[in-house]
This record gives sequence, C-alpha cells and structure tokens, in this order.
Amino acid sequence: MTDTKTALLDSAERAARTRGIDGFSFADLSLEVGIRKPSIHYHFATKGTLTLALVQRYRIQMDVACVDIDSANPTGGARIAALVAVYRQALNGGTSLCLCVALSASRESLPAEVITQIGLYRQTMITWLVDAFAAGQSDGSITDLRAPQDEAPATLSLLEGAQLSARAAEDVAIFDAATRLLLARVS
Amino acid sequence: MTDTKTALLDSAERAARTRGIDGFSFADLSLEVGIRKPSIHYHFATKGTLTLALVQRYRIQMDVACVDIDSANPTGGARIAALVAVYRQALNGGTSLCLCVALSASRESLPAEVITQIGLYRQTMITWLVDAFAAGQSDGSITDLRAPQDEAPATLSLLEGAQLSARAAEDVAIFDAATRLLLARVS
DNA sequence: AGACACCTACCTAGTGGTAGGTAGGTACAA
DNA sequence: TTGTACCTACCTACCACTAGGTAGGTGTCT
Repeated sequence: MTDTKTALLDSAERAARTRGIDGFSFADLSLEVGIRKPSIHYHFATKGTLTLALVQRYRIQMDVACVDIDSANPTGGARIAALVAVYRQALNGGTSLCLCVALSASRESLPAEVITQIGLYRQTMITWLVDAFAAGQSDGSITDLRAPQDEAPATLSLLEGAQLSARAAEDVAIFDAATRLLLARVS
Repeated sequence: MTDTKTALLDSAERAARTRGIDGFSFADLSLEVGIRKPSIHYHFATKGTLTLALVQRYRIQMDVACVDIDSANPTGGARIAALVAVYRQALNGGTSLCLCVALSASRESLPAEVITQIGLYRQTMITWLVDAFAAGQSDGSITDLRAPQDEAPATLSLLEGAQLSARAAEDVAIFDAATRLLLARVS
C-alpha cells in the first residue's frame, strides 16, 4: 500500500470518527493529504469504497489490539479493564469516537457491504468479550458475574453508549462515570 | 403553533432519527410536508434553529414520558423496566434512534445551543434514573444494586449503546440481548 | 511501452439559504 | 361599509457554494 493511500485512510478515519460519515467530504481529505479531490478517486473509486476500506482496516486494528490485550493480561478481569481503556483512549479526550460508533447513526448513508462489516466488527467484539468473561469466571477475577453470553452484549453497548455521550459533551469524565461499576467488578 | 410548523418538526424528527442531522435536507422536508424549500425558512430561519426546536420538543416529550412512567409504576424496578421499553420503542423496529443518540455522533455539525440541550437531556435522564434506582433500593424491586449515582450513568449508556448497535443492524434483538441482564434485575 | 500517481477542466445534483413578492385574513378607524 | 395597515404563510427566482464524481491528460519511473 502506498503512502498516499494510507494518508487518505488516516485522514478519512480521523474525519469520520470526529464528524461522522456525512460530516466530511473528499475536499477535506484533499486539503489534509495535499492531493486534488478527483485524484482521491484514483485510490478509492467512491466514498463508499473508502468507507469500506476504513472499516476493514479498523477491524484489523481492533483484532490486533485484542491479541495484545490477551498476551499482556493473564486474567479475564484484566482483559476487560484493558478493553475499557482502549475504548476510553479512542475518545481522544472527547474529540472522537471509535469508527463503528461514529458510522452507526448514519447507517442509511452507507453501502450494504459497510453495514455488514460493522456487524462483523460487533460480533467479533462480543465473541472476544464472551471469552474474557468466561476466563474471569474461571480465574475469579470478575465479581458478580452472570452468563458470559449475557454480559458481553451488555458490556459492548455500555462502552459504545458511554463513548457516545462523552463525545457529545466532549468530556471523558462522562465515560468514566458510566464505566465505573464495570471497572469496580474487574481486576 | 401552526399545523405546518408541527408537520415540519415531525418530518424533521423522523428524518434526523433515521438518517442523522447531516443525512437529510430541507428538500426532504419540503417533499414530505408539501411546501417549497425556502418557505421552511419562514418557520425556522436556519437548520440549526430547526434542530434546536427538535431537541427542546424531544426533551419535553421525554419529561412527559417519565412522569407517565412514575404514575403508572409504583416501584423503582418497574420504572426502569418501563424506561427500557421506551428506549426499545424509540427504535421503531430498528429503523430509528432516539433523537439525542441520532445527533451525538455528528455533534460537530450542531450549534452550541443544541449541544447544550443534548447535555441537559442526558442530565435529566440520569437524575430520573438515580431517583428510580434509589426508589428500587427502598422498595426492594431491584437486585444487586450498587450506588444509584453509579447505576444511573451506566444504565443510560447501556440503553443508548444498545439502541445504536440495534439501529446499525436494524435488529431489535440486539437491543434485547444487551438489556437482558438489566431487565433480569428489575421487577 | 506500461504502470502508477497525479493533474486540470468540467459535470450534475444538491445544499442552505436570500430577496422580493402575492394572497388571504384580521383588526381598526373613519 | 370601506380602506388601510398589518400579519401569516406561502410563492418564484435566484444565489454562492459544495458534494461526489467523469473525462482526458501529463510526468516519472522501470
């Protein structure tokens, strides 16, 4: 992959995570990357193609992050705490959202393949969380544990909702308030 | 308030909750309400003014809904279950979001007054939830109860996140899966 | 020569609006 | 009753700009 293509993806991801898919245009990317707007179509034929590439790339990055969490954290509880930190970090001080949260409210603007990728992203995260909760069940690192199959979707929604309200107010403390009880359960 | 102004607000709310603030235009409202696009400016000078009116109206509607919940449900647990139902109902089978969720990811497109109103909406909901959790603490209708001050922001984020992921997939079952544990705690 | 990565010129469609006007209705004074 | 002034609620014509693109071309490197 070329430097320009990567620069476009980086620029587009920042824009999408800050302003949503309808809130930025190729003109914004053109300014930031330093090539003319029609040249972007050489790399990405349509905005939908660009968005698809963004989500696919984001999924890979999140897979890597989860693998890193697993290898750096021996207990289920520590893994979940680490994921909370990843979602908190994605807030960038309240100025951005994780990509799939950023795209979800404007899903009508997205091609079907992108919607599919977003669904796969969420499924992957839920599967990972089920495993982490199950590990916490075995190693005793999570208190008040219900069925991992039920904990996982609730936790993902909590993280996404906490991100969204923190982003709206540009205030990370809102994320922290929403995740306090979860973090108190894991170690 | 005139019929036309109300019709515009209704149309705009549907559009915003389905497609987000950047995903619809005055042209859409014009088509649905049956007046020309510039005529909309007679009723709402700018799109920001319209959005402000939307959020203020939504807040009032939600206040009314919470009052109704309080009078129809004697226990804290039942009140929270009823609020979950309100948020589930707002999904309209997976085709829409509650207004503030729909607007939050595109908050960069909004005037400051609207951001303020969204913040007030969330504060109001959290205050209501604190009271409901405190009532549940007194009447025993909620199990495994932590501090209401911590339960409330977590619950609001859970509801908003559950809404968002259900909307992305147009699948109410995702909302149900995310809220299952919460509903199992309240009666 | 071919591949790659850009460029300019231009396109259609759309965006949120402004400006000036019309039509119908109401209230009030002579 | 009539005329006037004002209000409400719309209209047409138009604006400046922006959106995602298309088409044809150029320059560089292997």
